[in-house]
Amino acid sequence: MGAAPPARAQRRRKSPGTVNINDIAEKAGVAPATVSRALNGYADIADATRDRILKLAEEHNYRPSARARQLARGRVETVAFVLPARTRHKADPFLSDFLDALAAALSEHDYDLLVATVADGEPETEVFRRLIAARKCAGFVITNSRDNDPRILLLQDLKVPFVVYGRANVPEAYAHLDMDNAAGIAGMVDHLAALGHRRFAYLDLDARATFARLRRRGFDEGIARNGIADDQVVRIRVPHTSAGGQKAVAVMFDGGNSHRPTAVVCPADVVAMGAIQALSARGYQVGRDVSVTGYDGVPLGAYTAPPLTTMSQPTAQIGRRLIEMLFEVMNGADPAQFDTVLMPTLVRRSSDGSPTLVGAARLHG
Amino acid sequence: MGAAPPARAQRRRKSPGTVNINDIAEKAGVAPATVSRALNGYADIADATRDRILKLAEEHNYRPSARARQLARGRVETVAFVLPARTRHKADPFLSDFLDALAAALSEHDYDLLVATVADGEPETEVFRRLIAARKCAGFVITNSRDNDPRILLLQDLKVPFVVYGRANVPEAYAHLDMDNAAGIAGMVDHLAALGHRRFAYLDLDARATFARLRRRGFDEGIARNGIADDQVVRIRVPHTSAGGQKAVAVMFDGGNSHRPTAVVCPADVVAMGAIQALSARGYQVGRDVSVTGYDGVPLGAYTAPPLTTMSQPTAQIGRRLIEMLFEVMNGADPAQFDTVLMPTLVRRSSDGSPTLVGAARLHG
DNA sequence: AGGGTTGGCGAAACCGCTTTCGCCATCATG
DNA sequence: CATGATGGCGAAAGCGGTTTCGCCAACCCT
Repeated sequence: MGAAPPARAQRRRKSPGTVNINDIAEKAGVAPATVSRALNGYADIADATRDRILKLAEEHNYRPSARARQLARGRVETVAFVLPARTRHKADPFLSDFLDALAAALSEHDYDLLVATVADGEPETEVFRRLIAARKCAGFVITNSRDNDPRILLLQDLKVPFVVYGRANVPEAYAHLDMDNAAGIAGMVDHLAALGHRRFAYLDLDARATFARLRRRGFDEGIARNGIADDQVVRIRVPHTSAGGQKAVAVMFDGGNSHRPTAVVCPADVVAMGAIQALSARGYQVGRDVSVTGYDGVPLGAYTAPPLTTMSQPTAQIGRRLIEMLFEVMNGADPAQFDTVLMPTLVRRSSDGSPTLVGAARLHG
Repeated sequence: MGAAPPARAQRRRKSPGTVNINDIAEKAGVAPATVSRALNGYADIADATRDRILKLAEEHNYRPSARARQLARGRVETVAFVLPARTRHKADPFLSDFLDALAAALSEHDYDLLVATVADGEPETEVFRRLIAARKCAGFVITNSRDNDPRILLLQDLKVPFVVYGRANVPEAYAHLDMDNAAGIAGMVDHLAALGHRRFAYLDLDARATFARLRRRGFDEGIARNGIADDQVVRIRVPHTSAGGQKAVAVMFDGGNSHRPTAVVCPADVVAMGAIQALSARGYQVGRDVSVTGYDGVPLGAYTAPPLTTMSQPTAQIGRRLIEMLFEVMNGADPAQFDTVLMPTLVRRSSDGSPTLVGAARLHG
């Protein structure tokens, strides 16, 4: 007798309780391929068949397994965000909104957001390597970039799509988005000038930082385009701290300096908060006697006395735009063409106002 | 002639540039199955073979595709966290640390963290349904739970593993972890009493919130166990906002009320910050003339003037423990057995101190 | 030396889907 | 009424792994 074909590996793991495409196909009396096509909106399916399948899928609450589908399609519909290492133990209030925006934008494309961390002592790039090797994501969003950022270098080397929020000074161009620092501060000057201010102070920061230079430039532009006489503005360089703001106030308001500014423009909220504190301590009523503005939109600013008027980053918009860019890059666009700049928005609270008519009122003593 | 077997569907999509298990197998001169076993640490592989394979994998930076692996294993090594809808447009500083902790704990098990959002107008549970149906995750972490939380009800119904941070009052028991609100506030009262305080104020919150009731109870316990006379304590109900704290101060300190408290216990940092602001505005030196304490440990608290003494949640620990619990539940443990309570820790900054001997010094005017 | 073990590994069957081919009715056309 | 064109759908080959079986050679005994 012909030897029966050897009984090969037999019983295999079957499906547990979940329904799969075969179940649906069977119930619909069609082949799995048909179900797939129906669900994916292919044209060559009879309407009746499609409806029947759609109805069954609905009834059984069936959705194709993301894993299987992506495997079959050879795609990975996930984008990763690796929490910056320094974030740890340093709550970042922006992050929740930012992640929310990313996830929302991604889900419109039916993509998912994977959030990872770097383990203690592990090099940051290791996480990226792992995620890529295991094909866990198709691209990355990067924040807190620094010059010659190793993450950027790695991803460029591996040719993995990514976008970054901020700038980084690396040899090869990459897709990124940043706030328009200059325009932001200039806009603040416009705002103050519109309120009637003519005597300004600017608390400049360490010029080695790119953003500091840009903001300073914006201030100068604002002053110029509002026709403020240059002898009406004083620029003081201070450290990027609350104490910096206090010190500047001491310098400007303690001496017999008769030309006190009516508006103190600070390129950072912390600095502004220091200034407000120092001004209040000297009996000035901030927002009336003198205006103080910040930059960044830190949430804390809403709780100072008075609450700080500042320029804030439109977090949601940033996230959305980043994802748009990422998709273009993933679709083969040249990353170099993306260097979006977004305008920060004025958050007006109570630390600014029209200048008092003749000099600042002194309430001290 | 025997009809040649019909040439069926032929050329298929092949691998692009990435290496897969077959590549490694080929280079190692073994079957893919062997590579799989070697990589997964099975015992029945000759050491020589294993080493060879491991070395090749290393060289080619090969890692099994997470998608394929999970498909084959019938497992999903991902846990989802759906950002609470109300988070949107309301920066939550906890979240970054919390997510970091979750991701870190998960990665120790080689699991990933998926972060999703609920689209505008979409019912929150829809997101859960989608994630589950598409088999995108094996379990959930839930925060901001409320009574009869629909998410909890849904997951219980679908028998999907989950853990929740907080409480929710639903019919069936579920795994959760919460801070010991009562003990936390009571501990704060202990602290203040130890400093010498005998006249207290408590800014109670809306009693419909469970946590508010628990904190209130803790306050009462603290008062009782420290032998504070009940006529020495005033309880005011305020909204859960900064303004709430300010209002309470106005009520207590503006009238001719002679029995001013020396310690103002607030069950939330925001409220405390409002109180501090209002007190400062009235010329009191908070931390000396009157002590104000908060609860929550929001990072903002470190920047108020004076910095806020508060009770803080050990975020990292919470995340870690939640994941531990989740894994036990996913492994079949009865969720009902998990109701961990964690003690918050006192973060002493400068808004508290020994009470001034006779009443609060008035500096106003 | 022959038979029973055992260690190491390959074959093949999935996991749950997608997609290429091509078959088979139908239908319009000449 | 034969013929070519479609439309609708099924078969089968992957995607990249894992895992069950069972083969085979080397080893261990007696």
